[in-house]
Amino acid sequence: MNFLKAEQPPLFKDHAYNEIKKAIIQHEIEPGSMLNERSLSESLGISRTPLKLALQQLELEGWITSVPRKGIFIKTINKRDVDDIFQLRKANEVLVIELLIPLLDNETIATIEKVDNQLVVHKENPVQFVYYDSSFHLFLAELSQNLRLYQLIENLTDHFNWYRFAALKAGKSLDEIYYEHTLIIEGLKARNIRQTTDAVLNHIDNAYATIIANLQE
Amino acid sequence: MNFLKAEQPPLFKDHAYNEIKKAIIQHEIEPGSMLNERSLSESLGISRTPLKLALQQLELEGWITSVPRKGIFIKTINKRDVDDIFQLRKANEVLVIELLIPLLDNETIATIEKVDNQLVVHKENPVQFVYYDSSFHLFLAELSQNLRLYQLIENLTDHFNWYRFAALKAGKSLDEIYYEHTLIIEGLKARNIRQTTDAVLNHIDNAYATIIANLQE
DNA sequence: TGCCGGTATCTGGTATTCCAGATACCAATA
DNA sequence: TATTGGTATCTGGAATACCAGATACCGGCA
Repeated sequence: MNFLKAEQPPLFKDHAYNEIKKAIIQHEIEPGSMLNERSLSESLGISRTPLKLALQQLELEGWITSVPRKGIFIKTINKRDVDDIFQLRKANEVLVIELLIPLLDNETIATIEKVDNQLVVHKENPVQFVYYDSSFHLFLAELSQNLRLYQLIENLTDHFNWYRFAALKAGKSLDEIYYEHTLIIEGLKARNIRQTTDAVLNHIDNAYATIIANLQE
Repeated sequence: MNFLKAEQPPLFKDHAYNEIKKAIIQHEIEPGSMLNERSLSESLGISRTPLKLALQQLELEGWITSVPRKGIFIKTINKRDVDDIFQLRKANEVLVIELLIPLLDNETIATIEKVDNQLVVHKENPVQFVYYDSSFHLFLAELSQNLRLYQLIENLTDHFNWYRFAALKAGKSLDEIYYEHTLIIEGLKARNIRQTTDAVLNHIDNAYATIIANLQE
């Protein structure tokens, strides 16, 4: 008898977490700038208690650094972190493919293509485009049936988008993402782990090159 | 002039986090049992505010589940989670080796062997033995120079130890860990990625088999 | 003019209070 | 006896109050 089950009211900490993270990723908050619990809680309309929980999660995930009695600082983007993230992303997206391919059926592949087609629709809006590109990768991760792997990929993707929006702000154009996705899907259709992982790694390497090129200017 | 810099006093939330996590891993708190913020804060001698921060970190890391207005529940151990953790661990320990080998010099290898020798000294004490086995893997992760990878391995290792202590409680003996480490070190000495990753994967697979065998009883 | 020290004020950390949802129990009733 | 409904009492969520460390500012003094 749970067709009437009431939805849990969203917790303030989750709302604050999502809002702040979005603002960081989209560079509405400058890297390196300082936040302040009291004014933040005011502008979000909540008290410091749930805000502290949100901030702690952001710190654990590597978005901010909290220095007791000094302040809360948005992390800066540097090559060391970008490298770390991309090394992890490559290894774990390869794991996604390895887990995924034995589970594939034709219907699932059709769904993957459908998710990918969202990209074309939004290619005129860079922000939307980036998010739909991410959802393609997240969907593959979800299909791997490993929840912790999914959460890891989600975190890595968020950071990746943060870097990418920095490049977008600098006026860089989007790369050949759509074509690269097509190569990945071809590999999946062939149920060929080697072919698919090569396509994924190439896709990630190209994105890395774009981000690093922008970083060094 | 920072040789006189005062150490930051440890934060209550970190202390609470460490204490509770240790109690969970060593099975002083039963999987599936319920915790209570008020009595926990009393027994730790702190207020609920820093405790909430500790509990949230534990939840994000997969140790507990917090249900609003119901309670806080220690996660149970099931095959699905064990599988997820081991899939991640294998992929990422392989990444550690790939990053590590190009950075190796003879002195570093000597240090690795020294860390591994701690194992023999403590082979009569299973709890100490498990922790020294972990420190071997964590040391390799640290040498990979990728901070996020290190943190990931640390989390996976903690969960691994949780599973392993469950087997220890059930009276299982420790496996051939020391010999398997020797094979890993041999691979490192040869600077051979394939040989070393094979040794690491074999090491992890053996541990997996032990844990799963115990789980199914 | 430049340095030194005290104080006002900023910061996050911690404790406490209040609130509402969930639940268990018990008494009243059919 | 079985069921229902109200209440006491659990739970965690959120707001507020208070504390101490860190800092910046400003006035006095060399």
